[in-house]
Amino acid sequence: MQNLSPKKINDLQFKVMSSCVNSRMAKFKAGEYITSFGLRQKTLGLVISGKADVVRNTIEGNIIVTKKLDVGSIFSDAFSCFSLDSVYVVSKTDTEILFIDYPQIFKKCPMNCPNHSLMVSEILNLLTDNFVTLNEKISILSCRTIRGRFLTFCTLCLAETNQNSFTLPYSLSEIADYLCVDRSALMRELKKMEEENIITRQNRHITILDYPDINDYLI
Amino acid sequence: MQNLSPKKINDLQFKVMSSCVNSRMAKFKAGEYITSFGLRQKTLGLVISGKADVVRNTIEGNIIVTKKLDVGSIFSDAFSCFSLDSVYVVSKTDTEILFIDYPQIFKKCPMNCPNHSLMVSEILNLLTDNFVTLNEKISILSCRTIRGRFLTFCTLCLAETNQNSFTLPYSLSEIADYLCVDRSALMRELKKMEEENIITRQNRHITILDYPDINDYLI
DNA sequence: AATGTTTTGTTGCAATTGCAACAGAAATAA
DNA sequence: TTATTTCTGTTGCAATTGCAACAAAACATT
Repeated sequence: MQNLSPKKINDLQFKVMSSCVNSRMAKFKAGEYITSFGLRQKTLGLVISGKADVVRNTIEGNIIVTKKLDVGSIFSDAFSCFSLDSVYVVSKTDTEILFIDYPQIFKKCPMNCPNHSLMVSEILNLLTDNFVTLNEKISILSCRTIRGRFLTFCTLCLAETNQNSFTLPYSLSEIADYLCVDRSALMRELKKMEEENIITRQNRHITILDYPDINDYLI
Repeated sequence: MQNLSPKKINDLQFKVMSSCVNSRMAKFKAGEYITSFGLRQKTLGLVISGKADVVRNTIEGNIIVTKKLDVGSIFSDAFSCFSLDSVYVVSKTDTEILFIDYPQIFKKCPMNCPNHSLMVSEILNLLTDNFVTLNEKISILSCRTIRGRFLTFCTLCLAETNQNSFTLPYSLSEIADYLCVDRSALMRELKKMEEENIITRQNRHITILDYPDINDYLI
């Protein structure tokens, strides 16, 4: 859920492109499938602008969103699509992707270029962010009830503010998808939680009134 | 689900301990909480021997198993326990853990020790394995039904054999935990799938008879 | 051999949830 | 503006699932 500023991204982009690793920019229109067909080896995609979803087909026939990509997000064949062939990336808006030849990155720089080690450490940070995102998703999906999933999602959003209220970053439909629950069932559960004075809601603005030990789940 | 041979692990362990990074061995008894209290910085734990579970408390009050650790598995504060403070590691048997000071690894080796780059590339492989494991878990949890989750789990197991049958690596109780479903509900669903001639089962040995397009989900 | 513990198997019941279908509101495009 | 698409909201119904509780089997320990 953490985004990088455009400035930081441009900076990183510059470092990558002016360093010794193999990389390539590519543009995709909204709705297009994003692939790294240009580079043969395992590549890592860095979102320079736009939005995209990492989606997968479940064995049940549903299409679910694993991860929502924003400026600064990374994704990779090697990291996401390895064990199951039913994972792919779809652009939601026009996007620019910087593909980076991944195995090369961590090797010793043959040219001793000044940006190499800086780039490496920043990409490592992106990788750990990626781990965090996956773990957030697992935290959500590990809950058996819609209520648990939604409130877990809320704690993740709240961790970035320091209040007890926040604005949902996506539409309720998209959030239902992300939580892997039926949208109408989510609506029903939201109403229920309002009735039980656990939350209040005006459109996408949510306030957490009370939930047992919810503070234990905030950082 | 991929394990490394003891030989490979001993080899990696040797490389780590004889190289320039900060590391330390620790032993834990069955049932103990595994922590890296010795090292201040972000550390990465490598299982040298024994078994352990990465578990987390959900907001609903359930305890669920995120990942099952075996010889060669890695885990890390930085990668697992970042955003939620309710994640911890418990040993199932007596275990030996090699803690490695993580941010140091990818820096230039000040001693130019011969093992450094080999160690780095092997640890990177472990990291990608870790990504794969997390993604497997997400694939499972993204299914809304017990049937979908179980069959997804089966495809992951089958990917290692080249047959249509395999033996469940854990007890049914543990598998129910891993799939985040109720054990009795899993038993019920297994019986149902047998009745529908989707699978057969003798104890922990499962044979997949037929499921629409299940081959699409195998590598 | 006796004991305790974990695993497996079963069932009734209540609660949650997905699904389908519809309709109005809001946003976007033409 | 009008038209079109997406988003929000609601409901009935059926199916799945979790929960609780129990008992037998398998396994481990003393």
